[in-house]
Amino acid sequence: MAAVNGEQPQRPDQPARSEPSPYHDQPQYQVIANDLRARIQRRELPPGAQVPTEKDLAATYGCSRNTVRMALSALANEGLISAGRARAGRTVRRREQFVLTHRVEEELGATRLRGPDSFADQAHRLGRAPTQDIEVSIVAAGPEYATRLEIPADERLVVRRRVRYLDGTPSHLSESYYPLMLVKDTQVLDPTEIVPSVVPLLAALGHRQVRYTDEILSRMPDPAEVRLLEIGVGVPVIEHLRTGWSAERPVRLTRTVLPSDRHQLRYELPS
Amino acid sequence: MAAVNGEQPQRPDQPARSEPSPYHDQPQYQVIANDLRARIQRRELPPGAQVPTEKDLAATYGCSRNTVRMALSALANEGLISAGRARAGRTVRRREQFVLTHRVEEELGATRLRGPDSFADQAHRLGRAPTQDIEVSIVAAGPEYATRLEIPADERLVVRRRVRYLDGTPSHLSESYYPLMLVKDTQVLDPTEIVPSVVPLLAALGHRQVRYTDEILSRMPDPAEVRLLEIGVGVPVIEHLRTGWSAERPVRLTRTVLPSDRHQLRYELPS
DNA sequence: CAGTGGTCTAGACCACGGA
DNA sequence: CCGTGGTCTAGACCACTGG
Repeated sequence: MAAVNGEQPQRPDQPARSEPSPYHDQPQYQVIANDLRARIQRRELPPGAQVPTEKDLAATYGCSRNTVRMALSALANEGLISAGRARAGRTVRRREQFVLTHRVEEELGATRLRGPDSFADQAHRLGRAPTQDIEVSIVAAGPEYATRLEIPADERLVVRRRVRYLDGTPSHLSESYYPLMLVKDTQVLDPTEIVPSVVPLLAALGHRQVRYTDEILSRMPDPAEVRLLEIGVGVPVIEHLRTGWSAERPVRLTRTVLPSDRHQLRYELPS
Repeated sequence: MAAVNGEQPQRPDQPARSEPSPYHDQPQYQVIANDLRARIQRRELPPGAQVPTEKDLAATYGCSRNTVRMALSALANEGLISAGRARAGRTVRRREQFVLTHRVEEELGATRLRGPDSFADQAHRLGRAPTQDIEVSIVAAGPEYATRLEIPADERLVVRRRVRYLDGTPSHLSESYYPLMLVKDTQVLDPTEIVPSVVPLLAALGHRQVRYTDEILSRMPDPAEVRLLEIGVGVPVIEHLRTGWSAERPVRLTRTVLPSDRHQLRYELPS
């Protein structure tokens, strides 16, 4: 039944032993998970396909629904399948690959650096409609950011917090931090102002950016990020911290949170 | 008992309603998970601390052990707590931060690029003992790598696959791919050979690297990586793909898999 | 409205690691 | 040894969604 999977009986009723020791080799739910994972990887269950219902799987493998759920939960946490939505069931998750590619380019002679925040540019080039929610506030720096910006932890920072969307669906989160003392009485504080980039503005104030430091890490999203960016179970985020320096000091900190099923980072560099 | 947590009764016996509709607002296991998550974040449960036992939590919240397990499972999948090991119980996971920092530096005038694979250097600087298992083989390129190296998918590649360790514990996985036709009859094929870097060797063969393209993405590890690198539940990996170019063509592909609880990437770049 | 997955219970046995 | 978490069962009711 279920046609496939002729290999071996997944559970030979009773494993020779009279009755005891149920799972000496590998727990049943992992056997089920391994089986489904293999079927997904060899494209027998292609992206977008329906995963068999929990009831069917329980019948197929001769175990309870809870055991099947443990297997499916493992696969969901690996990002391979979606959570179920009632009658729609679960589906094999599509690897939509990178919707957006951050990029740093540098021409050989010129030492010129493009990006990374040509978000609107790249979106338009892909024929997608970019939008964003902006929110500006003033906060205390805190130990993390204070270290990077080389200021006291209680100094005030202007935060520009943006949730960006492509065609209405959340793309990523981007926060920029500026020491208040550097930018007070400028448009940076105006949330309605569409500043294409704050960098030239800082340059005009005498804080021209001459170098960057990028830190890149990965982790599971917290519940707030899950809600804000509509992140599925088992999908990690990439966190990208860019500290911008003038000749004298750090002047800018950008924090980007990218759901890893929609984004990748890209750097192009001379050797 | 349990001492802490005087805030509110987490579950007022029966929520006013006579009996029905169990979880209209939020499922119990999420309430429990949120509570524990908050206690971890405010350091009431600091890194390394014992998480209360499942039985205790069930008693505290007045629910079954299975419900508690759903909450703990969610926290484990967020990378916040460890899985339990029998009598040792579960602990709040330590954020050991980056053990190793990959780095790309470039001096302003010179356009010189250091790293990223001064792994041994950086390890020694940190007083850690680096070791590695090397395995060399020859494989067909496959569509993914063929595209990046601009060769037919059936062309042969030499693979140098390294699992690297710090003080005996797995650090990360690093694979380098070279078109066989570029490197045949060289030491690259010798697994015992400690080639500090293959780059100068390629340069001597007329394939001097002049630029890189780095692609960085994140995902959950597959079971093989979990075993090889001893990755905990809920810890994503960073995958780093570097394509090295000579003046004419791609000559080298490096794939690095980094458990995100031990690593971060870092770039230092001119503006 | 029928059937899916989500939530939850109250049990059970087992492997394993500290005391 | 004893208690932990890991595995598993056989039920139950509910919310949501597609036909």
